Amino acid sequence: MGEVLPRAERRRRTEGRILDAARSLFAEVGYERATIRAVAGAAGVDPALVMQYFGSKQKLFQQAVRVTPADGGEPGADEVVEHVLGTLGVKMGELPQSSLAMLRSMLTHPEAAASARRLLGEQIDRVAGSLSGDDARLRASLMTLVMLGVTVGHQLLELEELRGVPPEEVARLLRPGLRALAGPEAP
Amino acid sequence: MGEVLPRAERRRRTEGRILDAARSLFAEVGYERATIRAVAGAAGVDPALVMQYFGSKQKLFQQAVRVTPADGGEPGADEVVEHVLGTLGVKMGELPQSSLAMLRSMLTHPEAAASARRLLGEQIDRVAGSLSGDDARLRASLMTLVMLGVTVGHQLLELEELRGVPPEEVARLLRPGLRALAGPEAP
DNA sequence: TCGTTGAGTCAACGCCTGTTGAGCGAATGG
DNA sequence: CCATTCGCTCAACAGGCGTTGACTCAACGA
Repeated sequence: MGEVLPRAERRRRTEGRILDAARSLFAEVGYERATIRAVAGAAGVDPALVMQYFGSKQKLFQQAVRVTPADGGEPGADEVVEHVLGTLGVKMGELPQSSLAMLRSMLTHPEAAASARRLLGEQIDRVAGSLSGDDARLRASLMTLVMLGVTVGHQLLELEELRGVPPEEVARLLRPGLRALAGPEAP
Repeated sequence: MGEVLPRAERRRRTEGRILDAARSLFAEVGYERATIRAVAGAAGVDPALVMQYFGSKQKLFQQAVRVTPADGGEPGADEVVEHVLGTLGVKMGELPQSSLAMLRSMLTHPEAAASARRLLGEQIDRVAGSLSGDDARLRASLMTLVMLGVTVGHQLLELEELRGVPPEEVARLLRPGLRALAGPEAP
């Protein structure tokens, strides 16, 4: 039953299991409460191995929340709104564990905060690029923060008011407000 | 110089100093990183005294984030929007330390999460009460979460994009979107 | 086949945490 | 004035944490 694997492959898989366990735990309970021992336990491995592979808890966290920049689309005038709706979590079940891990710790762990600022900054840049006006950047920030608030309430706080609400409905309700923030450029 | 105070008064003041120190630290670094030793140090007091007065770190936190329910206004049809704008932090420098302490830890500390859910729930109830339609509660939730997102971005993450922006401007930009969420009842 | 590599474990370290109990000394009240 | 209360400190405990070094043993390469 248990197949015998070559060393390299075995290593890869174990490292992957540790990383998955780390992502789950960081996403569920945040940086401080996710202990290396718990991560190791969830991955079926000795705590010392986690250290040997990743060097420190800090570096493990960095690896766990490292996110593929993905995206890169240059959205038109006001598909920005759709872009914003799609990006930060209104496709609501779909946020990757790595993002949740980062968001969960962003208020209490300095490095997670830095990551969050960087990620939100990039998102703001993208949105602001499709807006015009001298307060474009401010409006882009608010659009992004609107999505952040909804995401936090839904995914992290798990407010019962949002449980089971179809993403399209939330998107439908949010759209007019986001359009208003996007500005008067579209006819 | 140092005036000699009666025992009761001395006790009251020390307790107050501890509570203030606790609020500051909880607000700055969150529940886990705010150690009893650090709180005691900031209050100029022995750690054991904190325990003696408050029983446990948990109870100290409860006291520190206990918020006077205040408010209670029954706003009319669409002053709801103004109410929402005023309540959760667009009077942006003005959020009390106790609220910041709760918000800072709400994603990582179970009890802070519970407090946050309760507080947001009450806010949602108030807002939903002034709305109509069968999705009133959902719309009220989104209005509240919009404000939460902006507050988190501004007060907790301290995004540079919002630094020094006058509250009225944020309110002005947010208003149309919130109005849209409040619904079509006002002419 | 045999020495070497490297995946994985074990037991321990030092540190910091929340929490406790004994004690000191000044304000209190009869 | 004396016994008592009580604000406050000191020193220590037990437990959990990140981290480390020595070790085991199966896969590897020549």
